[in-house]
Amino acid sequence: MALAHAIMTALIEDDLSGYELSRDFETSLGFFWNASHQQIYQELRKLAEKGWLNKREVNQSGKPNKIVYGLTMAGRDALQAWVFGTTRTQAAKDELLVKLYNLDATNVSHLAAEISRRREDMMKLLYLYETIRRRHYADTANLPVRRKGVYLALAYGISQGEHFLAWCDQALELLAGVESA
Amino acid sequence: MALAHAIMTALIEDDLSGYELSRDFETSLGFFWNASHQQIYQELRKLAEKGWLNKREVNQSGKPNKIVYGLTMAGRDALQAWVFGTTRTQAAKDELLVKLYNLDATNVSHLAAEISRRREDMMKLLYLYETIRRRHYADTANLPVRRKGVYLALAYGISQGEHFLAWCDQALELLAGVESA
DNA sequence: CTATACTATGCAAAAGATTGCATATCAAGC
DNA sequence: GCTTGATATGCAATCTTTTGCATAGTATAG
Repeated sequence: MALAHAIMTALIEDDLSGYELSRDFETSLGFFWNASHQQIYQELRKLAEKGWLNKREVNQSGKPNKIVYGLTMAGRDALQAWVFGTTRTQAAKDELLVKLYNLDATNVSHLAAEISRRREDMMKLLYLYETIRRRHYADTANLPVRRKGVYLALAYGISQGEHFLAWCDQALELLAGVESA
Repeated sequence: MALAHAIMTALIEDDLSGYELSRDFETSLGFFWNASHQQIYQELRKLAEKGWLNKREVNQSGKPNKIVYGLTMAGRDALQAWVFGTTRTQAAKDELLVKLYNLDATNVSHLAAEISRRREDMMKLLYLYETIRRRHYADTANLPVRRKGVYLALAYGISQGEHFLAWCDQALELLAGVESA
């Protein structure tokens, strides 16, 4: 049920269409809960049927019309109830680390390249994180309460990301030694 | 297909039964790729049908008999080929961080408690990581190549775990400020 | 002799996620 | 006029994962 609640979370402050949600996910909540547009559209309809979201069609000029969803009171209640439930511990799934269990002389350079790629991806992500932090979360102490929560999530992403970079460097160094041996 | 390859990875050095795999997963590969016993048993049969694993029944005394699986040559080839394929970037999914987006005066103490719980879980995990590191990976420079890969995965877990603890402390401090305000 | 726990394997239904395809509006550039 | 790209929504099939249940042998402790 977590996708449903992630979507509702994204709708706390603004009403959004499926398309807008999809896009916002990529630069915010999606950092911590991925979803494809197919999943989002489907879930939105389910949530509207359940009465947790309301929908209205908005006519646009210059663009196709859109369907905008907003949280109902029942939705807000369900969301709050979910927050109070117990959180299931996060499932670790990372192919790259499984691949490292297969390290040998033949694949060491391939794996080093993969780690470099991941390192670059993380650099870009960190740059995005930092941009967001500077723009919206510079004055941590004076944020409204909810924003402090969002800030903490962002701080998590930044911290884990930075230390991922450090790990990549360590890994690349060790793999370079294997390669040249 | 990653579960299949995670299972084959676990069978690189030893032949194992489904039950043994399930247990080993909890203190090794499972750190980086979770799987329930239901998934494992199913996947083992599929892999045997495909010809990537062979199976043999082993009679035991004092315990029920077991079915032990081992990598075939075809399996080893498939595994190597998989390592050379491109790795899909890891899907981030963490309920706790989504919940933080819902932070308010009513749920702050609940969320602080959840973070404390997660912190304790991570402490236990880190203790396990460290035990394994000391016992099997103390002399990093002289490990065989494959073990160096496993060591790097372990180092990843330790690094991310330690900085998760640091983040928890930061988060708890900030949340304490919200609570008392 | 009985309850509990560990070993060992599995089925089936439901939920969740991915992949590939399909459609349509409108703007802007060539 | 035609292509490209952004906006906007969706279906269907498949794959993956979770959840709940089911079975059974053996050991140990009370």
